[in-house]
Amino acid sequence: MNLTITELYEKMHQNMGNSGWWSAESKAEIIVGAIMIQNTNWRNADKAVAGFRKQTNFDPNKIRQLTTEELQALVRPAGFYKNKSRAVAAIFTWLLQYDNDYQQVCQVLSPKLRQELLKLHGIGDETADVLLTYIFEQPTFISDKYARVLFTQLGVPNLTNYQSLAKQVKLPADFTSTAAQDFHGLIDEFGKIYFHPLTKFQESFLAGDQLIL
DNA sequence: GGCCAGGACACCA
DNA sequence: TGGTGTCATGGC
Repeated sequence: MNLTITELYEKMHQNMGNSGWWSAESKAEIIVGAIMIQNTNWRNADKAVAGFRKQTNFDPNKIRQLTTEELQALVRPAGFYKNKSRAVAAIFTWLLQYDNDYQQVCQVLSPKLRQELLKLHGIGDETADVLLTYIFEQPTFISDKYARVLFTQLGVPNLTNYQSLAKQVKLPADFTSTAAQDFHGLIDEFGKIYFHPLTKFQESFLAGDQLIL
């Protein structure tokens, strides 16, 4: 069966319900989590997130006051602690220019918010899109590994890296940021269930479907 | 003990 | 612009 992006999302939602991502008490917690989760698993990332919670309660001012050594110690369980600690410092320092006001960031920088995020050390394509979707409420398709594997299974060729898919997918205009968040969550939940091993995809409710971009 | 998990970056051609 | 090596940790 041929599916549009909207139809794919609706089918996944019908079969899987709400993804429940990203449960967090504050946007600052999501920012920290988005950096900690880079190329690791949630078990490791969450140890670092828990450390930030305990030491700063995700208060941006307290995070900014951490020394480099303190920051690296908090990040360490998530791996790549030098790069990730730089990223945390970079983005919270950057936010200070906008008085920690996410709406002000959008008003001042939109529509070049994404390219400004990419200038921050440690913020690449995927994390920038995660932040756009979950922090700045600008619905964006996140072409992460699971999305590329899924879309490959759905017939989209040559998905070798992030941009190879990202440049092909534009979410429909009526996609809310809540839907974009849920879509991303569902894609990754789907991947965890059906891509280990990949052959299980043939047992899934999307087997035989083809995506029309 | 190797492999993997929701990447990013420097360096190179 | 696109490909490759490197960065770190912890669980299985």
